[in-house]
Amino acid sequence: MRPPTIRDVAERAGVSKSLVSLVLRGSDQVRPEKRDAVLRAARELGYRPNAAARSLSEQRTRTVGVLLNDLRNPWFVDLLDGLNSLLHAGGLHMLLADARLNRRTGQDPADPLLDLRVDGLVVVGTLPDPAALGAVAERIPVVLAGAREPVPPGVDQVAGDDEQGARLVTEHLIGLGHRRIAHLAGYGAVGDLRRRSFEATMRTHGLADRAVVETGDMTEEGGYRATVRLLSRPDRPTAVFAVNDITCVGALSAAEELGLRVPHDVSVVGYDNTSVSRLRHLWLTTVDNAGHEVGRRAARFLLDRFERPGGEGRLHLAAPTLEIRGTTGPPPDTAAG
Amino acid sequence: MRPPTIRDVAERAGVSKSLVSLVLRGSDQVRPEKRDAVLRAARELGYRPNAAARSLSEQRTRTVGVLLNDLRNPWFVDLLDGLNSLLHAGGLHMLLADARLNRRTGQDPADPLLDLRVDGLVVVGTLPDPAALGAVAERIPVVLAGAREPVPPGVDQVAGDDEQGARLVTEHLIGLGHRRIAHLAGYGAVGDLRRRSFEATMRTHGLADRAVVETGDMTEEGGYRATVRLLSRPDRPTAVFAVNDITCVGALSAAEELGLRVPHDVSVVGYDNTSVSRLRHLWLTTVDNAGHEVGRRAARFLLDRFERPGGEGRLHLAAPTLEIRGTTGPPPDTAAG
DNA sequence: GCCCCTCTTTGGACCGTTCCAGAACCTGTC
DNA sequence: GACAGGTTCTGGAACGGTCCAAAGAGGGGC
Repeated sequence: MRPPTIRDVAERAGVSKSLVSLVLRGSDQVRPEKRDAVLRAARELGYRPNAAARSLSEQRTRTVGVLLNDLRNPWFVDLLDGLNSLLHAGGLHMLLADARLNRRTGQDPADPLLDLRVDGLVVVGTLPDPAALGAVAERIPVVLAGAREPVPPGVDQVAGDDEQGARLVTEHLIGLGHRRIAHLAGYGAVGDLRRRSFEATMRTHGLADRAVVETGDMTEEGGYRATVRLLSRPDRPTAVFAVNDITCVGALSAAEELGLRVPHDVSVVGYDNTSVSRLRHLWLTTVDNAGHEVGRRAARFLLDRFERPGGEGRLHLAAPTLEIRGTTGPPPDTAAG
Repeated sequence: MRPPTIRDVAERAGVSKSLVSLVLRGSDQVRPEKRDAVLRAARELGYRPNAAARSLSEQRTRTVGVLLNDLRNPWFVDLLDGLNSLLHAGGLHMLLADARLNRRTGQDPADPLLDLRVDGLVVVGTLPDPAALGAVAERIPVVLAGAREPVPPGVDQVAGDDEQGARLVTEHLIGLGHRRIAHLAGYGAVGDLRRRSFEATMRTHGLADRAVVETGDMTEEGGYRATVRLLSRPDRPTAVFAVNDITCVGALSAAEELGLRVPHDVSVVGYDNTSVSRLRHLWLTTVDNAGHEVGRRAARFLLDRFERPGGEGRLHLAAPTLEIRGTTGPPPDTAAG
């Protein structure tokens, strides 16, 4: 009652196991009648190739590991989708591991993936342990997707272009007539890029002295508190650009509680185009990070490296787009200038 | 430069490969000095066991497949967390596959998992193809988690107790003084259970004739439209119980647009305790499905079946809890009675 | 010194594939 | 009808582990 093997198929088709192997791998050096006999026998027996045996023999698993930072992060789903579409076309499987789920065990979250001998690794989001990753990158291709961090040599990197995204937002607000604009900044490489680009864009438009930056913790609560502070100032800003959607939701709450209407009295903008931003109840103007393209590009980098291993680590930045929804509009007349 | 094998370790430690195997599997039939030598050699060489080779030999992979319906569904993360905690303790790995991602390829979404010869399968959410699942269940343990559906024989089932959850909500509203209560129903087994339990509870409290049911499509837009209809009725309900959080958000939008304050003029309740419900901006009263316990119980069922295969399919219902937040309160005085 | 018994250690078969060298079978040519 | 050259097929050796029967080592009793 054990699952049929290649030998069972061979016996049933009256050929050698080697021929069965040839047929199943699509060789054209096989006479059609034998090919048909083999395929029929395989179908009749319900044969499925044993991936473990194949991996052992081929010395590769046709599987790439995807190390996620936290399944709760919503923005990575599009990324996975893009990643999967290309990998699947290349005959590769995705093996997902959540670093957060395994964190409590203390071991390196990539270990299980490496034990399974994945052919490549995609790290989505912030790196777990850069040093460990460097060692991994010496053996198999590694791509960092959706984050901007210093990476070990030979590691490719794909992410949304945060500087461009922040510029799109800032210019959108300036274009609407806003002058005094606040930024709810975050932390980490991504937070820094968005903040710097905001500042640079304000400077370019001669508004350096009208820019305000409040640093938060990238949570709703942080966004709420920072916004309360901002909007209680005598020279309160007419627009708030939050480092991410969740912070922006906090900003929205704050504005509402202070009796300000959005976007009539104050405009707010988020970042990431998460499902939350699309709730009609919130309907945040935000930036779409082109997650799908980030995923596709990560897959492309990986497939490249399977064909030609080695070489410098590359960086690709996907162009984000502005999603203008209901939380941005012209500034109130009284605050103009 | 190939990764070291058990034989390399053996040579370095001056023992046979069999002894290395014994040591690495934790046998106590080994003299301590040899054990130390082996462990040292393994460490020095950076030896990692080859999962493919082990699987091939052991005839099992120590891996369970987790078939997700859609990674975008947020409620499954707790479930995975619970699942993982127990599986990990049992030395098992989780292999995630997203049915939606693979749907376009037309093949059964479980196929890649079966090719990899997973030892068990957890299907999270709605079944892809019940017939195919039956065939799978004859070979390996299968558990359906987080959904209520007719399953093939021998398949275990774990889910939140939707009847109890709906009862909690309905009695909460009745307890607050509401009498005319509407339910925004969904579809599928879960939608039916919640609706029926709502109706039954209303009946128990002698309010059968005050219950209103509107059927929606479990989307925000559907919740919005159904609520506009409901609240425009002359005898408009003072409370709305939505089949899930996202529908509830739609209901909230509708109430707001009609100029009704929540919970002052109308109470609304969701279901699933998603992250959206916890946004302070929305702060929905909702039902927590005990996802973590569902996951743990699914793992327990699986581990049971590894030890004692066969037997009837079992059903476990995890007790949900009511999360009372900001969208429920007593009905307005005018509408009382 | 020999036998028996227990505790350690070992060689080799096996798991289900792939891959390679070479066998077997054609077909056509001289 | 032998031979060359191509096409088609096959046996056996990997791949890196596990597991088992049996060998070796050491100790105790007679």
